[in-house]
Amino acid sequence: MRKISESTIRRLSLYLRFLEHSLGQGLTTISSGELARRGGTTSAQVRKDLSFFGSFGKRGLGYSVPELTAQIREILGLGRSYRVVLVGAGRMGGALAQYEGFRQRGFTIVAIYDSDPAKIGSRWKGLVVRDVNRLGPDLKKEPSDIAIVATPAEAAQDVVNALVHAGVKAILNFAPVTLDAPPDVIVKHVNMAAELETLSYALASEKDKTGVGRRA
Amino acid sequence: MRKISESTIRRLSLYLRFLEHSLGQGLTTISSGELARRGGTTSAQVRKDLSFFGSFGKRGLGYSVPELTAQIREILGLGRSYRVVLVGAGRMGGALAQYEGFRQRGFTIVAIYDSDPAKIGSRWKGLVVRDVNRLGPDLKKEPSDIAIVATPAEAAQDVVNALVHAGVKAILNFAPVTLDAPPDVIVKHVNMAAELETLSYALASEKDKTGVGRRA
DNA sequence: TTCTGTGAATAGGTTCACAGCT
DNA sequence: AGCTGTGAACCTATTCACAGAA
Repeated sequence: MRKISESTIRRLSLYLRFLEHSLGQGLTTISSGELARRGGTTSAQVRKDLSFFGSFGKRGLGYSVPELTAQIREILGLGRSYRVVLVGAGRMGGALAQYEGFRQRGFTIVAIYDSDPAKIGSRWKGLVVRDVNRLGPDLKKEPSDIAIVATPAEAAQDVVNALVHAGVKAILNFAPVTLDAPPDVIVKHVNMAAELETLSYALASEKDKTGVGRRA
Repeated sequence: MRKISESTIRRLSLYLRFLEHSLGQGLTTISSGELARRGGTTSAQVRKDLSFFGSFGKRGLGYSVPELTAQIREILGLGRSYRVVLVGAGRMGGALAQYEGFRQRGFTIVAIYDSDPAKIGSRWKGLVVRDVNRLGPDLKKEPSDIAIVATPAEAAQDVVNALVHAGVKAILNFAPVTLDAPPDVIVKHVNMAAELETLSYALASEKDKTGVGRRA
């Protein structure tokens, strides 16, 4: 299959969110224009995105909501559920562990790890925080495809090494460091500070347009 | 000034992170190649990114670490500090309120709001959770440029309306909904589920390459 | 007529390659 | 020689525009 851009995948995820909403409201049919409006794009973009994977609509009519929902779920690999291990039982780890959006999409946090003896053994929403040293052995017994790393920067690379060694194939990283991993392991970075910085950049460059503001 | 792509801004943020690290280690000079290695790009990309804003390097030598650090800070609008209000005192709000990365870059959470009477009045790392109804009046007294929305989906649009009305110019949204705002207000979405879904997509499409795996 | 599906055109972002300082 | 700065070439993504099915 032809290589699909990440932007397309992200948009599919957005369409899916809106489709599920529409499904809940009992809508049976939806147009690319409607999907575009809620996804912040254009109808052509929606149709192009979908066309990479097949022809799911009916000309003159639009898309069947239940069908398209199922199709996008399948495309995104959400046809099955995923066991996810979470490393780092700090504030961010805690928020992620309880984030409902994950479970709703079939991502189940099956274990939480930390290196802090004060945290190990404590209970978190039904899960006991385990010693990070058990990561390898545990994964050998019960493999996971996906891991979330929410440790401090210093610890992250060691954790990733352990995860890779234990056969984890995809990692979502919240630690503020660039991580090395073999090419067959997918590492995705989430960088909160960078998100805020795109805002401060936008604010700052707005202000640079001296005298071009709305208020004269 | 010419329009700069968001990818460039994100990369600048990454370069800055590494520059600050290098600065702490007492390095005085750095090449585009080195920055590229740590930022996961190419040296040409680094030079191009910087060239949109000026000529900061010395040919044959590289970039002065302290100078380039200062320049990128300035470009990203980090020359000043920002007052940030946070709406939504749930798990995610809690994690964000305490996230050190924000403060380090000059983003200070000055107030937290929620609508849950059980949460209002409780103290969070020195900040008392306030009633979301006070958002407007409070911002009139003490304006903020940036807000973080970490409420449930249903509440988010109302909160955004209040923020816009109170003059907030940039919003970082963690709620799983697309939000409407006037064009002079910048809204950035962070979609955790979508991040995980790019991973599940990658895992699923890997597997589709039947028989093309490393193990024959 | 309405709305999809898709080649063709356009715009945008990345990489190349080399001239020019140090 | 080493490394930056940048136009030109290349590649990728988005938008256009229209043929074709319902």
